[in-house]
Amino acid sequence: MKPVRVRFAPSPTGALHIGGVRTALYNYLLARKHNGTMILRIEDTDQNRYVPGAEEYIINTLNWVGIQIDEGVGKGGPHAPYRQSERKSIYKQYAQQLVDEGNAYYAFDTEQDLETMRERLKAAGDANQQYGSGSRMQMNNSLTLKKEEVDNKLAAGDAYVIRLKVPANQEVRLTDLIRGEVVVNSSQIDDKVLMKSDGMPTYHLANVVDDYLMKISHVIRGEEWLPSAPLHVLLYQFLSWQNEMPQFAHLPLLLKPDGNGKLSKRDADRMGFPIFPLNWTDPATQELATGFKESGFLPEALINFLAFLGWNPGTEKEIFSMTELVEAFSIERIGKAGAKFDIQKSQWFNQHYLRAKPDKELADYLLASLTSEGISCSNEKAEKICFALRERITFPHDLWEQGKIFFSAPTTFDEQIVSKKWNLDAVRTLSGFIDAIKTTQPHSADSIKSSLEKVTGELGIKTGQILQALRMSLTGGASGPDLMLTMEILGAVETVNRIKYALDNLKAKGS
RNA sequence: GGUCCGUUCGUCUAGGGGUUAGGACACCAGAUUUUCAUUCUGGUAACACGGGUUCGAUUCCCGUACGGACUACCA
Repeated sequence: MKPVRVRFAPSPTGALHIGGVRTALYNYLLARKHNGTMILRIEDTDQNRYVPGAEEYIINTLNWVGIQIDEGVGKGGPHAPYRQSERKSIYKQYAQQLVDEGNAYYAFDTEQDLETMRERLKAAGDANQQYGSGSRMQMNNSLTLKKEEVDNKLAAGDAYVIRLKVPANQEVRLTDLIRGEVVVNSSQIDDKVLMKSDGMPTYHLANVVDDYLMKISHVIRGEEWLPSAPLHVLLYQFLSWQNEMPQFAHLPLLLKPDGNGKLSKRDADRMGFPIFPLNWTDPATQELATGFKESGFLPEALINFLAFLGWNPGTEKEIFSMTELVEAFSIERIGKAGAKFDIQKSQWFNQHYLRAKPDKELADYLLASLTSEGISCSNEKAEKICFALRERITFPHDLWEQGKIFFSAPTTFDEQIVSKKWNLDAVRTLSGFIDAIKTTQPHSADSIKSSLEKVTGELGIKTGQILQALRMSLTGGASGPDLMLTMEILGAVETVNRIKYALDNLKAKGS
């Protein structure tokens, strides 16, 4: 068996889409699984769509999620360069070979010519209006022009493209590792442009040439490429590379969470979740799109989630580290149907991985938020807060949102709790509790609890009855981390102050 | 329109000629937590439709419907 060599080959036209990350992941998993090579190739053959910073973004993303590149852009390797714009002459040479052998031809048609052709075919009732065996002889190309005319045009520097001469009515078949055998009649394939008039190759040529030269063993890419795969097979045949042709695996698409269709940035914006792995500022509009990272997703959670969108190990285990994914991965277990992007499931993964972190690491997140809020806090206290909050969080920023109660006293109180729970019993208990706290030693959750129970015991009140009033007096709200622990973290003085404040300000309603 | 691909709970999916069609997320309920959350237990919920093949089809075959991708000198 050939060594496994796979490539992730994005084009630098903007931020990397989350679906692209999954494609990269599957490539990577296969490479690692078979001790193969993961290659990063940048497909920047469209100069008009080139976006500055996109390439760097791709590399940063791969780094962040933990997909290591063995060979390619940013890394180098035996098949350099790995940026297609730097390989122009290579493609040109193969395009020339195709022309010389009669499998491709020069075409000089203007956009207007193409337009006219399509209209003509449409009027004639042709099902598809393509530049191909049925129409190429009516066009302006080296098949219809005299040789010297062609030579003159070429010599004069007239704009031209090179098109593949697709044979008529021939069955082209390929075996897709995910979908099985796919057969297409060549008449359905048009004479695709191989070299553009700017001297750059199109995807089709560049991709086939590079995959061959870089000895790619498996082409794992999105399903949107399936319709053009037969064209690529044809190219391998014309170049006499059919024995070196990689195996194909066309991945099911990532679909929008509601309705149907490919997941797009629009959907993500509309439904309020990220679609890009990292923050991305569109250089043209300066518009910022928030990334998964900045939204608080952990890379291991994103990877685990993405891996399961279209693949599963066939067992009931769902939590997989990258190492475990490598171990379990196989192309055979990739599904055929598109997968809707389930943001809730992604959050569940995130919550899982976040909770698995030790308090100390959680505290780093909280400390970062505190610093940016200009609040100072000891590591010890931050860790305690994280301990109290750890079962309640999905994202790191929840630590700050739910933990801010430890740093600022409430000035308003939950209306519902006030009307339902702020009664005479509560006021009496809290009044007594203030004094009890002052003498409670040590100021720990356990002894605070005993003190509180002592007070309620003496008053003949059930502790549970006044707990919500107590919480509200401390935090203003109706829910939060363990109350006794909250008071321990707050400290005796702050606890007393807060209860006092509530007592003073809510007295009227209470009595 | 044409070509290709697809279709199991709301979602991600397992399964596969005879199963109580399994799991997870979400949702609901109960238990525990003298609050909330967590946790635990339980529950609702699916084989798109029509024909074959077969003793038997959700599973195999063919259609239909629906959905999607592609149909550029974009990738």
